[in-house]
Amino acid sequence: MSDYQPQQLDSKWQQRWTARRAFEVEVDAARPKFYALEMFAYPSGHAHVGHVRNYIIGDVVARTKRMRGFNVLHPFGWDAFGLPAENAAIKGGIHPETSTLANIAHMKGQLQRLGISYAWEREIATCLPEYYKFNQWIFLRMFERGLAYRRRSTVNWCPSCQTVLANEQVVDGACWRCGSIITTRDLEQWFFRITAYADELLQGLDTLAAWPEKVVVMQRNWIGRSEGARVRFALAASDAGIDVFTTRIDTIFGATFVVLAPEHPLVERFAAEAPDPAAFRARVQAFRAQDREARMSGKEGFDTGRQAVNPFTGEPVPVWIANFVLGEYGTGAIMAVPAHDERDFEFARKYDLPIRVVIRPAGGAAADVVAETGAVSSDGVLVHSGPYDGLPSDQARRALTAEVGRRGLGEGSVQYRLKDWGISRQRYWGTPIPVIHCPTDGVVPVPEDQLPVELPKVAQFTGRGDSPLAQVPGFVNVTCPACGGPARRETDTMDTFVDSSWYFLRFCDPRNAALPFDPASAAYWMPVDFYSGGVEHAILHLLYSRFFTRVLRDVGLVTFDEPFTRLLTQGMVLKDGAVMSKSKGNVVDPDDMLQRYGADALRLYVMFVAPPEKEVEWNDAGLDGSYRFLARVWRLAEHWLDSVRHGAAHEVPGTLTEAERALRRKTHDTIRRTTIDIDERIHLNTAVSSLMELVNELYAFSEQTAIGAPGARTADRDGDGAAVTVADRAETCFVVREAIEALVLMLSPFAPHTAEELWERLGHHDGLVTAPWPAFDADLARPDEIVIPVQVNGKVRGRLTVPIDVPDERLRELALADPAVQAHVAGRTVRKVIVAHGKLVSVVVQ
RNA sequence: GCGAAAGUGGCGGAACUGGCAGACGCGCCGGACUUAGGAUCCGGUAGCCGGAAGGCUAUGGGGGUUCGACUCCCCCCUUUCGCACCA
Repeated sequence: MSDYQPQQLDSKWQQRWTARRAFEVEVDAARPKFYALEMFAYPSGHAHVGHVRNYIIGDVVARTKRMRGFNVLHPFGWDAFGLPAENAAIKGGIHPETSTLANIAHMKGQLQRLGISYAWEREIATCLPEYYKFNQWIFLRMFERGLAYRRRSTVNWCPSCQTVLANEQVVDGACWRCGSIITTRDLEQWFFRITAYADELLQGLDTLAAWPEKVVVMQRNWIGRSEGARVRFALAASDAGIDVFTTRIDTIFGATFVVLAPEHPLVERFAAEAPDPAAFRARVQAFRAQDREARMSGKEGFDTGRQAVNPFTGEPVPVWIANFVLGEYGTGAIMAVPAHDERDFEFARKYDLPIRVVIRPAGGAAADVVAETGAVSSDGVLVHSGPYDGLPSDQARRALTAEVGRRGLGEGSVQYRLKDWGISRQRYWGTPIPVIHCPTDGVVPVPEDQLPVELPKVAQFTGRGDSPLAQVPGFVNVTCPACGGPARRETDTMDTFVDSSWYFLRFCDPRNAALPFDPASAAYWMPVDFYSGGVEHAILHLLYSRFFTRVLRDVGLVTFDEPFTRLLTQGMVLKDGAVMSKSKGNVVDPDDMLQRYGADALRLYVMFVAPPEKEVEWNDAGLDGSYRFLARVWRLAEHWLDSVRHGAAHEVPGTLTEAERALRRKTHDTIRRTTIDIDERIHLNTAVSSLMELVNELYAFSEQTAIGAPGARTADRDGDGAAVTVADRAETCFVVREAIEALVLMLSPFAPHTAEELWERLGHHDGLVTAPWPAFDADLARPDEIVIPVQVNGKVRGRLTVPIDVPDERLRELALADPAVQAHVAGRTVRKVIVAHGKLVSVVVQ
């Protein structure tokens, strides 16, 4: 018998898998495919156990699916562009390419040492020209379709990262990466017109049944669809008007003023016409300079002195400018209905503007309630609304919107919170945007045959706010592809989220030099069947990927809408109550664990400690437990090795003992539970505990046999001093073989190195990567006797051991006859007896 | 403030569609084997009362529905997450 020495097994089997190309796959139309994917990694340098947890989850799923007969694509790659590498270059002088490639090499080694079953031949890195060429290719397709466009706009600017951020990358007014407070700048920027797909992205959410509800809700809120109406308020003494957007046109008779955002286009005109334009502009500028926090802290505004006309009451209403109205949403102007909107109410109170009640809420007071304490924003029935009095809000909205249309003042309108995605970044380490600016031809796309536009080697990284590419004359100075005259190359690079918006498609055909991927390959592999990663990507990456998939569908490369069928958001691994991070100094390095325990104990522990979605606190003692379990399995298999080898692979004719039948039952029930837990529910922790139960059962069974249990004193029962190595009964050998082989097979997704070694020692020489997953027989899994608890008035008073198929009527008789039950029933009236079929009997007495 | 999810032994966590609460593991206690054991094997382990049989109380707190509630409904507390002037 040999000892369990996991570290040796790790390298032995990792080498074999590579030599056998065990995880490499090709399209095979004859077999069902399964695409398992974990979000690819930013090559920061070291993977900690928090990252690694996700890869293990995906690996358990991928390995199980392989054994269940699927052609499994399980690739990995690197989200290799990005700011940290460039910042490191500014600080330490190491070129981003050098540091990134070194980090990739190191992290790849870490993942390989964990035995993650990746198809490494399909590895991609987004910083390589063969990959980012197709970012540029897709950009050109979007440009042709008007989905990539350029405009000057006020953008989020991170003063620390020295670059623009998309709205999705601003979290609580701060940079998602470094946490600096965001300022704004006016810049010429490239945008992707994601809003063109807003409705489709919203409706598609309904089809994502296997996504966490939380993520679906977050995306729905982010898209933020609002149905309402655009209504024009005429300006008194002017031919101009103010368009407002409202979702509550039913309250329009209560609109007592109009408010413009400081950014509204009319503001400058009002300023110019004001008695003191300089003072006017100063007040507006004060609002515009306010950051988000200041705007949030209190509503402020001033009266422009201008009047607009409420199109329904015909009354003049004052026009204000205020800090709480957003320039970039709706029309940048609102009609204020203080009686029925909290924000308008607060503002009206502060500046003593009129409040007029026009809605009586359902079930509200009969008399008109003057809003004293706050706005009433619920729907109700219209009052003080002329001919619309008495209409419920929803009907009034339809009627008023129709009337607005008839009078040419506006129309029904749908607004989204979602804005177009700004993708220009003033940094070096990203994909060059493939356009050329020509003095005569304007913006000219780089011709496709000139792709990729390669990143030039830049030696100096200064960290100044303009793109480092602008400092490279050989890159900037080009001839115009249209007219041949001197022109200037675009020097901004793309947001790295562009890279990650389609990488899952590239894995289908990663070496294609002509297209991002072959449509036929994508048609076979896509969509991703199981996708796992951090919930922090609930909006950014997952929304962009859904957008890109639709664009590529419209380009004709794919035929489906949604890229990810099933999504799992894995919980983080905490240490000392905090997320692991280098700066906190609380990272657990997987390599340390590998040296001490081997890959399998780490893998098993991480899967066993909690359900995959849940956050966990790292605990070394738990890892000890997993190691002990694997060593226990090892001893068990070694102990029974000869018997298993002698055992029949298929059922033997002899009659089984009760213990043997019980073991078979446990084996088949364990297969049933484990299969459902891994394959359907993704409850990997309970799958492991089922396997532990089977091992415990095997130890108990072993004790009762001639050869005894491993490690126990009961071995050598016949006392002749010679070790007994093979069970005396063929039936015993068969049931033990069945149990141990099933155990090793089902353990293999979690502990592949240990399982492979045991599988080989048990006499199998083809490896178990594609060994068939054990099948269970439902009849064998079912016990022939069950214990039925009997309750009297809700408390368990007795237990009946009965055949599994006992009729309900018989169960009822047995329950009432049971002495323990009788003791609680005697002398009282039985009012009711409920038999829950096969589960329990409930007796109600008085 | 709005919205969502979650609160179960000393700890991590089980409990499928309402049916024996605490599977499995950690920790702890005891036993066996041992020169030794931090190895291994076996047993015990929610709390309280009891010598035992057994009983009572328990899934954040309080109500409710039900023969029966960790599970469903209402109110409250706590924690976590998301959104936060989107008209």
